[in-house]
Amino acid sequence: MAHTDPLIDVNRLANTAALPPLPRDFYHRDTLAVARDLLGCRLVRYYEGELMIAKIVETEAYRGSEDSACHAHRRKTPRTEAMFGPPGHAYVYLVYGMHWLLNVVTQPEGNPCAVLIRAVEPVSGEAAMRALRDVKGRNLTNGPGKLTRALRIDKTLYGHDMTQPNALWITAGTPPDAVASGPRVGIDYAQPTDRDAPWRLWSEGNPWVSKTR
DNA sequence: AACACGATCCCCT
DNA sequence: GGGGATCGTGTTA
Repeated sequence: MAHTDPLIDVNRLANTAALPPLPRDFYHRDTLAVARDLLGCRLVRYYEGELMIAKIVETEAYRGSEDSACHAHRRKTPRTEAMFGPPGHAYVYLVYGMHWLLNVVTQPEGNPCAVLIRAVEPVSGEAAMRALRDVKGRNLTNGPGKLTRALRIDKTLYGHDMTQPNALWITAGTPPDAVASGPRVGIDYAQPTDRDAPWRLWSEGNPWVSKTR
């Protein structure tokens, strides 16, 4: 399907110079700072000739060995291996047998932290995002499992280097006017201090933010 | 057995 | 159109 969005010049897609990836140093920092600074940035997905762009509006920080909610808090396993690697790579995993969730690895190599992308707002290529299935309105991308489906993100992107303008990366955007925070979603198994930590961040007032349980 | 979730019910405004 | 229950699905520790 050819996109007709006037904001995107098809000729620029080949070199993607207009959408430079955030550099590795961006991710080589405190996880909560990265989670905050990713709000307003744009997730870029190039898949089968389609360019899809979506603004990040909700994130969660997962802070390694000291965070009992983090998958990597005990030891390295085949699943969590990517989190122990260098920052700027994708940590993608399956939950509940059917939903892929996208994280970006942060902090120096060996410190297994990541930021979960929980919700995005379509900016361009929305028709391609909707092509896969019939969903109404904001159900397209207002949750961590919904956005991966819309953007065709699955295990094939496990460990993918997101600092290169290829297949999946993040480019800078406009920070939100206000950032709100609260406890992370779906981590009842964590220690109380971790469970209650306000490490879920979102763009205040943005209607694409996920609905919590 | 539990899981960083979503779709589909049902019922209530 | 929204809150609550329920179940699907396959990987993980």
